[in-house]
Amino acid sequence: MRLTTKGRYAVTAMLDIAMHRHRGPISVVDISERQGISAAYLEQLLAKLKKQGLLVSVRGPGGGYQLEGELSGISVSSIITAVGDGVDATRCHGSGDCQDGHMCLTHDLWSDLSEEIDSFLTGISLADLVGRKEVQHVATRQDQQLIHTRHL
Amino acid sequence: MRLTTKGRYAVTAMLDIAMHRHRGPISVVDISERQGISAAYLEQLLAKLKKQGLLVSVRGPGGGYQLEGELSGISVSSIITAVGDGVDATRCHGSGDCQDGHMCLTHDLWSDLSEEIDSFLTGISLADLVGRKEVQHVATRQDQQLIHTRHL
DNA sequence: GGAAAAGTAGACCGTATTACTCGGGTATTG
DNA sequence: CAATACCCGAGTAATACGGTCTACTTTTCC
Repeated sequence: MRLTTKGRYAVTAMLDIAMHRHRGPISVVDISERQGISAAYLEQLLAKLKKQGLLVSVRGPGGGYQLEGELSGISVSSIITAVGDGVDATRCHGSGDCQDGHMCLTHDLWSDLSEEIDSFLTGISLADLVGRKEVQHVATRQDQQLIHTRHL
Repeated sequence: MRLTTKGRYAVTAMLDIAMHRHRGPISVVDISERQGISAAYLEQLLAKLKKQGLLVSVRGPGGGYQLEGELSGISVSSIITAVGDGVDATRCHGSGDCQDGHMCLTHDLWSDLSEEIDSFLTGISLADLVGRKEVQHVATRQDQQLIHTRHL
């Protein structure tokens, strides 16, 4: 399967936007500084998320990104696939022609695993994450940290 | 998480050895031809599996690799980790210092995911795979294929 | 004893991908 | 008009994956 920093960054960014959604549009720089992700790189990811309809953007001063739709309607799985990190664990991408046209010895195993992972990540929404105590804890620490470093 | 062809090859090779275990030691070339995996590359993987105690080797003519221990005692998870494809989905490898010494916003999510995947793969042993109808089906096809191509 | 079969070891390499940068845009606000 | 912030495409450094090549050593069997 293919879960890289790209997918992790995407989920982190989406969650960051979710945590600060009451502040209106969130700028790339804000997310970048809070989450410690390169701003230029983040832009690419957010662009993909927008293209997939998970975010909307507001241009100009005071602009930024906002979630499209309800927190509970956005699953972790949808975020990861939106930026191209597939959840698929098979080599043949599910087609079953892993070994010169035939199915390889372990095809079903990876197929089952893919399903397992996907159903797990589909079952977790931004709403779930936002509700977690640990997440709230980390978020407030990051907010404090940002205020602190900006006053230096 | 990091599931690449390396891990898939390793599981495939182990399963191949398991399916033919009654024939005594299985040579790298046999596995290579049946499973369509580069022999030289396979050797590296089998060496790691041996080093981790999942296989024993017999040198000389008629030699090859054999499973160490019971089929039911070898989990897919142990095979994958033995060749270096971790099941870990976190960036910090579980330590929790993902963001300059602190925990990142999504640490727990990846941690939970890792656990989910690991428990799934730990729950599947070679014995389970060997017992599957589809696997037996594919194995006999591969055996026929090998006999056929060797007589050309 | 020697040829052949088989594992052992490790350096090496091409390439694909990832993560990231850069340099310019364009829209919006005040 | 100037500052803010998104938009977009090209380029790049590092990594690691999949794989090769070479040169062994051990064991069996004739």
